[in-house]
Amino acid sequence: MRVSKIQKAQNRSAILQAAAMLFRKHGFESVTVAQVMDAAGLTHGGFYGHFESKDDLIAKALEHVLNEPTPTVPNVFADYAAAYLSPGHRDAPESGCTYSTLGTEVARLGTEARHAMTASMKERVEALSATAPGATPSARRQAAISAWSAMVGAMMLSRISDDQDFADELLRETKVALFG
Amino acid sequence: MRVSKIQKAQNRSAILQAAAMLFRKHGFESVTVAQVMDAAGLTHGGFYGHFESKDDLIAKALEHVLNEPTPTVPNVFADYAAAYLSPGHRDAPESGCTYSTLGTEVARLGTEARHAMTASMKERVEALSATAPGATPSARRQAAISAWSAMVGAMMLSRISDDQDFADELLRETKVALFG
DNA sequence: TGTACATCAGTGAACGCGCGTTCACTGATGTAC
DNA sequence: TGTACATCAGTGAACGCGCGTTCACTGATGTAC
Repeated sequence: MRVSKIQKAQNRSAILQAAAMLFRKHGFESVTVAQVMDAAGLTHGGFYGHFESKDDLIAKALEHVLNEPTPTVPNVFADYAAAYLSPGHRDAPESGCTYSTLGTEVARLGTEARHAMTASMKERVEALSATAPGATPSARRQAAISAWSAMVGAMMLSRISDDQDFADELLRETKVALFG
Repeated sequence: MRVSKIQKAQNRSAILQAAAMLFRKHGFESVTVAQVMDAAGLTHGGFYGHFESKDDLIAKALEHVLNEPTPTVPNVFADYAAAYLSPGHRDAPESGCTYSTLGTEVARLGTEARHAMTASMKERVEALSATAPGATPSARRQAAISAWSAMVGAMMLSRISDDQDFADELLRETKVALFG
C-alpha cells in the first residue's frame, strides 16, 4: 500500500537512522539489509525503493550521521574531550563517534563514503581548532589534530580491551595527558 | 598427498601469514577462506585440517601477528613514533600496525581474539613507557598511553582521508605535536 | 467538491550467487617388523 | 636396512545456508476532470 510523500521521507530517514545505529554497533558487513529495514519498522522488499544497493545505504547512512547536528556536543575543547573520553561514550558505540566505531572499515570503502568522511573530518578539525589551546592559529590546529587523534585512538583501543581496568586507564590517562 | 610434519607446520605458518596480510588489507569479512589458502599456495579444502573455522583462523592470525618479533621496530620512543607516523606505514597497511588497520573490527570479535589483543596492548604500553618522556614511571606510562593513542588514531584517520594533503597533515601535525 | 483512474510505496515470496564447510579420494609419509 | 601397510595432509567437487536483490501484487495516495 502506497504511503504519503511525507511518510516516505520519514521512512527513508528511519532507515538511515536505524542503519547508522546498527552499523556502529555491529559493523557494515554483519548488518543485513533485512535487519535495517526491520529496525526501521518496514519489510525488506521496499529497500530498493529508497536506495540503489547496500553500498549506497552505507554511504548515505554515513553522510546522514555525519551531517546531523549533535546538540549534546560541547563546543569548548576541554569539555568535548572529557565527554568524548568517558566510559559512557565507550559503552554506547551505537550512538557514539563514527570514527572510533567504524574507522578502520571506512578506510576501505569507496569514493563516496570516504569523501563524505573527509569533509566531515576537516570540519571537525576546524571546529576543534577554535577552542584548542595554543598561541597561534597553526598551534591551535596542531593541538586540535593531535588531541582529536588521541581521543579517537584511545576510544578504539579502550573498546578492544577485555580488561575493564586497562580499558578505563586508557581513557583516563589520555584525558589527563591532554588536559592536566 | 600427505606432506611431512615439518612441511605441515610451514604450511600452517604460511596460512597465518597470508591471513594476517589479507585481513589487514581488506578486513576480516571481505577475505574468504579460499583466498587465504590460495595466497598460502594451498587449496581451500585443506583449511579445516589446520583450523576449526574462519573465526578460529582470525583469532590465531591475530595472535600470530601480534606475537611475531618485529625486528624493524625502533625501541626508542621518538624513533618509534616517527616511523609509525610515516606515509610509508600508512600506504602499506597489509604489513603495518594491526590496531590501526583492524581496530574497530577487533572490538566486536569474540573473547579469544580480544584477549590476545589486550595482552598485546599491555605489552606495547609497557614497552613504550620505558623510553617515553617523563620524570616518574607513572608520568612516562601516561605519556606512552596518550602518545600511542594519538599515533593509532592519526594513522586510522589519515587512511580514511581521500585528500592526500589532509591525510599527510594529520600524520605530520600529530608527530610534531608529540615530539616538537 | 466529488468521482474515476493512474501512480507508486510497501509487501512478502522467490531467486541465485558466494562462501563457509564437508567429504570421498589420492598418494606421500612414517612406522612396524 | 629394506619392505608392507597404516596414517593422514592436501585435493577438488559438492553441499547448503544466508543474504543481496528482484518481482508480481496490493491498496492507499494523488491527480485529472
